[in-house]
Amino acid sequence: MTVPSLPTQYVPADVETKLYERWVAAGYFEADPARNPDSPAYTIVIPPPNVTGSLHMGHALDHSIQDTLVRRRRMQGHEALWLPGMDHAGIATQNVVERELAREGLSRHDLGREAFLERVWQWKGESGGRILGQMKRLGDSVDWSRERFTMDAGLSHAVGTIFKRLYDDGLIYRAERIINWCPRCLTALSDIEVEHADRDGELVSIRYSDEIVVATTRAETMLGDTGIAVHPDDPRYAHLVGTEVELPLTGRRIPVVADEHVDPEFGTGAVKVTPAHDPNDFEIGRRHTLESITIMDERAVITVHGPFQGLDRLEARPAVVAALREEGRIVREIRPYVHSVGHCSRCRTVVEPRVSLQWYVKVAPLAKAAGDAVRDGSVTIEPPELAARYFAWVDNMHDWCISRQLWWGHRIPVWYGPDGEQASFGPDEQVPAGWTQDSDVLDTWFSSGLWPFSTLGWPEETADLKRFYPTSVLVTGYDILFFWVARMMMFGLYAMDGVPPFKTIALHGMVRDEHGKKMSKSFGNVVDPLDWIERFGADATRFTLLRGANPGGDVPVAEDWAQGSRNFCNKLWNATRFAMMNGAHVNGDLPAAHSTVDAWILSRLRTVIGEVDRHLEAYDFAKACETLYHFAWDEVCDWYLELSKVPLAEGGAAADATRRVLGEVLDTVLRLLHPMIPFVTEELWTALTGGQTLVRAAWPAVEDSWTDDEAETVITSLRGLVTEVRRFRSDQGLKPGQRVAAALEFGTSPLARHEESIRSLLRLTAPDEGFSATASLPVEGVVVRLDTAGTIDVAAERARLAKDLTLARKEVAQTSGKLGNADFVAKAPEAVIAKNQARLDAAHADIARLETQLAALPSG
RNA sequence: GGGCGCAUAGCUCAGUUGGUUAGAGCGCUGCCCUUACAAGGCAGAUGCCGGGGGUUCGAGUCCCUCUGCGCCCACCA
Repeated sequence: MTVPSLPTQYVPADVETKLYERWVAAGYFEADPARNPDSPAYTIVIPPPNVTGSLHMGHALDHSIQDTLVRRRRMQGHEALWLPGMDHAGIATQNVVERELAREGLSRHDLGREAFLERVWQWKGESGGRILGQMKRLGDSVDWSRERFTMDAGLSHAVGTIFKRLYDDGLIYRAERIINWCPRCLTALSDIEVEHADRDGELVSIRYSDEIVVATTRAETMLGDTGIAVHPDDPRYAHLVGTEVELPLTGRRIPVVADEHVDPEFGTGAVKVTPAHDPNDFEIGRRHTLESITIMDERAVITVHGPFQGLDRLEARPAVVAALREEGRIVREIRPYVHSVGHCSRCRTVVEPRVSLQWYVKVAPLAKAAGDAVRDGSVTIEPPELAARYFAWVDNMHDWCISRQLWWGHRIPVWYGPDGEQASFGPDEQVPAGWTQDSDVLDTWFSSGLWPFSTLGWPEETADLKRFYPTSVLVTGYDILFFWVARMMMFGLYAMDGVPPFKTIALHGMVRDEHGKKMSKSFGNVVDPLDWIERFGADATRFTLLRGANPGGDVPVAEDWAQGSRNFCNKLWNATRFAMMNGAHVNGDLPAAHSTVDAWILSRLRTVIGEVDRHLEAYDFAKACETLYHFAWDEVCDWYLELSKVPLAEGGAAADATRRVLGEVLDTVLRLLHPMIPFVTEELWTALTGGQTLVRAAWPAVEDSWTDDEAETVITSLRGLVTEVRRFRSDQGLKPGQRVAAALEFGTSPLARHEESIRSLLRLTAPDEGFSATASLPVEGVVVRLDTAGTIDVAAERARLAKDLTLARKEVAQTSGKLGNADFVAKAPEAVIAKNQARLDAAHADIARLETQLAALPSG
């Protein structure tokens, strides 16, 4: 890129793909366990997106954060590995392929297990993993040579290995229990795969006998009732406990039992008990050895009692109510009732509790370790407030149902012998002839729970595993803290002898729309990151997300924000363009005796480097972005570049020094921004410095020698003066470009050395022969006399000065009152008192100045 | 039912251990194509910091309370 070829606008499409391909080809993102043995490793494993997924804003946020962390560490010389991959996503993927089959009029059963699985693999090869290509558009600096998939041979081996180990340790067992069942997906679900939502329903009161009335929202389940429960201490029913009543419609006789679970305050204090179709009732039934009658099949179609047989549960509900009404069993009216209903998190179908035989992980010991690792500080959660949620979960975890009645997934490595034997075999073990494998597969989260080490080669002691485990930080949304994070903690600690899978868990929020609303298809407020990448560039998309990523907070995004980020990239582009047009460079040492302006910007730069470091270490991406945004735009572009025009025009040594410092400042700013916005910074940096790549360039160090308080004071004062005079010009209707003759009286002010810059910034010309000051502005210790070549708006200026005067007087009154307060003086810290004293002095000075100015205004 | 959090400018959000003049982005008003950038420059306006009470010399910040939201957990027939 040569100077003349730099267009005036940054066009992301011209550089992004080109640069990404170059980075990958050069192997910049590839980690090597043998390289840099003395520098620390820095590892992040990507939360594996579903193979069915495509990039949405949530990924874009998650990845922008991880890329920022990894790219910075890489620049700091760490051996950085960001490992990519995908999850096979059991139910989700199987559903996709089944839908595809349905269009051909087929079901998976038509194909059979083996052919179906072949079909899924085929789908994966052709249509799956679209998201990987989209990650490249975002600029993710992942190590593609280490891409993994949860169904890879290696990862499947890890699944088999750990299953067998858990099985042998007695931490996996099979049991018949009541579980959440999705009648559409036809599989068991774990507790967290069920989402509860309030739904309008009806509470139906049914008279089971003259003395017992029960209420239910699921009337059809009464067909499976095998008991009635009352509280043991409830006097209303004490005499009935142990007796039997006839169950309406069925003619069956069912016992009345006493159970602590029943709340005597609720309803009539009597509960119908359906052990086969309600978790509470299941427990009650177990305690009182009640019969369990399953009344529905796996599709939730009624299988018992003639008249209702073949009806779907939702059809059976009103049918049962109608039949009961006919028998005169319905008490009074049916009440509308809002209650919480569980839905399958995959397909939204209402979940049906169902008794079945499933595999479980006994979580108590594993969850204990997972909690302790955070409690004892070996793993930290960012932001710390979210640790409470983590504890609430791991400390109260139920055993985890891991079997799914699906075909796509890791088949449970348990075999059954011809004589009813049961055994688990590891992946390298020989299964005896004639034994058949369990037909269920494992919950998708089982294999993703191994992700931080299965991807590195576990159980083999690979070089990668040694070098890159434990990982440094896990970055993910707080929404899958339970689904995924807790599981990785449990498995990591278990498999890796107590070494947790990551040192830090950095949680971020959800991406929301510009009004803070959740993005959803039905609401129509979903923003596609790829659309933004097309229109504003990957950098602008990333910057927008990072800028909104306050620790732990949700991230609202809107097109305006993205435009602002795009504009920022363009600003950097033009600042660099200006610098290059003026010969800025990075060669050689910084000039020893640089100007006050140069000293000021370097001093500020030093502070900014420190602040950016601090914010990034704290996972405060919003503040890191904000700091750089304002420094680059407000200070470098609006002031430093403008101020540098004077020495650059002057030429000679002054220009030489400025060219070098200008190069240094931009070089450093581009380095600092590179982790967040890699493309535009790379393009500009290589052009400006002639360097190879920013990807592996050094991260800026804080240069204490750059600190120069005096220069900062002088330039702050200069800015104050310029702003004040500009304000006057603006108020007086003087056009920005209009030259105005002025005489400057500096007295002893250090700003005297900057007269030329001041005149340049303010478009002030030297007083000529006919000079006649029409306004006099004393500001920052300098008196600026302006010849406005006409009358000024005295009334406007007087009003303005009067307003300022009022404010200053109010300030004096307030501050002196405060300082006159004995309590305040006695109790407030010295610094606060000194600050107030300074404010008082300043207010007094303002009053004097404003009075002088008012007096100096021409009358009329 | 339990737990957590939020309420600050038109919108979305910052605001360290209480310190007196509460900030940002976008939006808004006026002027300007000033030779890096109009995706720009300069100047400017805008807040009973949800209501009430308390602690304190001092409260957006701490305590209590009310109101209105949001989220998570839960075996609410």
